[in-house]
Amino acid sequence: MAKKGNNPTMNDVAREAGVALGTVSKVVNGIPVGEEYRIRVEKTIKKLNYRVNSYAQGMKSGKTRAIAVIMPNLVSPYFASLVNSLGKTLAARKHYMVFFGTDYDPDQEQEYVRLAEQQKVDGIICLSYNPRLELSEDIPLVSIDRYFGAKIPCVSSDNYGGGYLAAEKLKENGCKCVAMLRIASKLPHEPAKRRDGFVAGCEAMGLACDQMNLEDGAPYQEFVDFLHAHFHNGKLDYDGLFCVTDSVAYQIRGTLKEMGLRVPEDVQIIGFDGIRQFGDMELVCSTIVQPVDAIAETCVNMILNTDPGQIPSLLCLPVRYECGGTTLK
Amino acid sequence: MAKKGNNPTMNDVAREAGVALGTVSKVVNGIPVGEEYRIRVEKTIKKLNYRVNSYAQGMKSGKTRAIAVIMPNLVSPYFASLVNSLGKTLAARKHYMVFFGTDYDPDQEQEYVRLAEQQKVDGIICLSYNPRLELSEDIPLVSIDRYFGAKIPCVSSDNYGGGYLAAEKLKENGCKCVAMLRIASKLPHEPAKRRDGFVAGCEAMGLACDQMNLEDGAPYQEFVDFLHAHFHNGKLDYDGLFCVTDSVAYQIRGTLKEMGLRVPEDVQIIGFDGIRQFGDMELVCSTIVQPVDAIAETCVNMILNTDPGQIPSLLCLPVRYECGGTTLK
DNA sequence: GGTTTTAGATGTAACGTTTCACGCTGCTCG
DNA sequence: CGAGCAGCGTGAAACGTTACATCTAAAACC
Repeated sequence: MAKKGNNPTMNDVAREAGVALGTVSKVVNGIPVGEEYRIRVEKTIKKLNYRVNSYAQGMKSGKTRAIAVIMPNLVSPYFASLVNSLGKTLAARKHYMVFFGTDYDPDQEQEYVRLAEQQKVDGIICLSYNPRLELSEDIPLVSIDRYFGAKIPCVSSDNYGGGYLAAEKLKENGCKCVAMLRIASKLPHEPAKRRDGFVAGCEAMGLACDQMNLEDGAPYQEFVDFLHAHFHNGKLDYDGLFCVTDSVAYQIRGTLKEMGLRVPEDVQIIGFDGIRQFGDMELVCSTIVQPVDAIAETCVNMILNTDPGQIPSLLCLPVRYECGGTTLK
Repeated sequence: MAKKGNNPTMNDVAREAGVALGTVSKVVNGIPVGEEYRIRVEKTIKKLNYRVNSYAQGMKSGKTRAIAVIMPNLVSPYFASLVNSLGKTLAARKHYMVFFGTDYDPDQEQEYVRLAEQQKVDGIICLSYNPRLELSEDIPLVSIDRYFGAKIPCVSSDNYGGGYLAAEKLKENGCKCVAMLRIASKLPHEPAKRRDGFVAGCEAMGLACDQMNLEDGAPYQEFVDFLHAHFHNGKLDYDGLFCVTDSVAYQIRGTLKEMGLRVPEDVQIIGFDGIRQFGDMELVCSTIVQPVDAIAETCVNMILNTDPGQIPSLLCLPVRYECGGTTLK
């Protein structure tokens, strides 16, 4: 009898059941085997409370069912819901997730990519802020929201389309003069296209459009200063604002209120992301909703489908507009 | 030369460097080895781009550096920040996290515990809603917020103390008649003690105290009904409310506003958790803040310190009060 | 009935590490 | 000056699995 803490092995099962090692392996892996053998082995497995050692499996096959997910943190609602969806999708495909939080630190991102490769995961899904991430070629990797070149597939929302849609919605709601408040990054990341789409949309709609680009890392106060600079006689130059994220939109709404402006009567706001209060309640603001579930599913599909057919280098998924948080008329 | 996709092994390194297998192993694991040997091996490792196969390591040592984290989801801010902290703490201790989301499904929780055990993780940290979770004894497990009996250590906030503190704060702010709004669970989970602490606190303060216990799964509307039942001539029977979570507090505030009551002038509210807008902005409401980082660190310590000394069966960490979201006078 | 075929059980050889008993070298001490 | 010892590199064994070549016995065929 196996000692306590000393788990039984396939060999123990084979001996106990009086069959060969290979037979047990077949039963465990669902490979057809004679009825009486199968039953005998299954009984023995239950009796000994045997469980396969997936590390031995992994070592043999070179495949583990692990996928690494590398993300800045889980505190930002967008990241959290992304990781949440990834977890569900992976579980549905009988894989599991190894999670790494990077806190936006490029070195940590690099380290975790290395670590993931070392852990011999079957794939990596990563949202990185490191522009020169070094990647080994032998593990499939999908990037979210960051385009690293044609070799690495990137999945993202249709940020351009989202920006365009925001312009349309502001126009529809009667705005005459709008501005976009965004946070500029040095990286060529996909969300930067929200601006291009918005500008193009405004142009197409004949909507006067201004921009405020906050440097990445600059204090929020600069947005406040910008708004004050365009605030004369109790009136803001803009009657509509498109904020690069719901988080910015939320803060801007607070600032506008402090300035004595009413939202949405005086200024209308559209955000981007589709963040909900407590993750499952109402939207924080009217917003362009990112298709988080679809992004997750697409990433997982691209990682798991080893089908070496055409893998797109950039794949944008459609966003949708949703009204909430009474930030639009 | 190793073929593409065919990773070099320790043996390849040993052969190439002209040293013994064991020597390479020592270098890789930082075990002291002659200077010249070390340098030679390190050079060869770089040259061949060798990386240890952690599955082979895991198989030999029986230890992997993986800890499973089992949690309902990542969408609820409390869970998300808990997992976020766990990830950081584990990384600092050179471990990594395998994450499983259960969606509160007892069967999934059970399945994931099994899966985690099978994956041969070094430990499990779990916040479970399954009252009769079956656990193998040979993997250390720490439960958060759920007491499963003396055999399984449970880490939690000092929920009783938090309830008591909430009563104190309401009293301090001049409340005369308060109520607690909570969601009752069939499970003997730690957060249930928030009520006991609150009741005891109210008693000690000489504060009239009422309760509304929503059955787990019952619609939020019942809270609304309760409030309306205690609403006469535009006045609520209570001038202070303690809500079992910030999420409930947030909703209650909305309901009170709809009823034409002002928060905090007419009714003051305290929540529980310490949730912040977008994870890093202001508090959603005045609240009893759970020490998430400390909980995470404690869990990790208990899992990793194999020190078989006295392991507490229940460990409560101090909460603190913090004012925010203008829900108190 | 003898031979061929075949299904299916068997057992061995990896997989890439860690561990450990072993043996070699060179130093210390009496 | 020689026995003993410490330090350190060596290489074989073992970890638990999968895959494959081998073998057995029963079924199929003429």
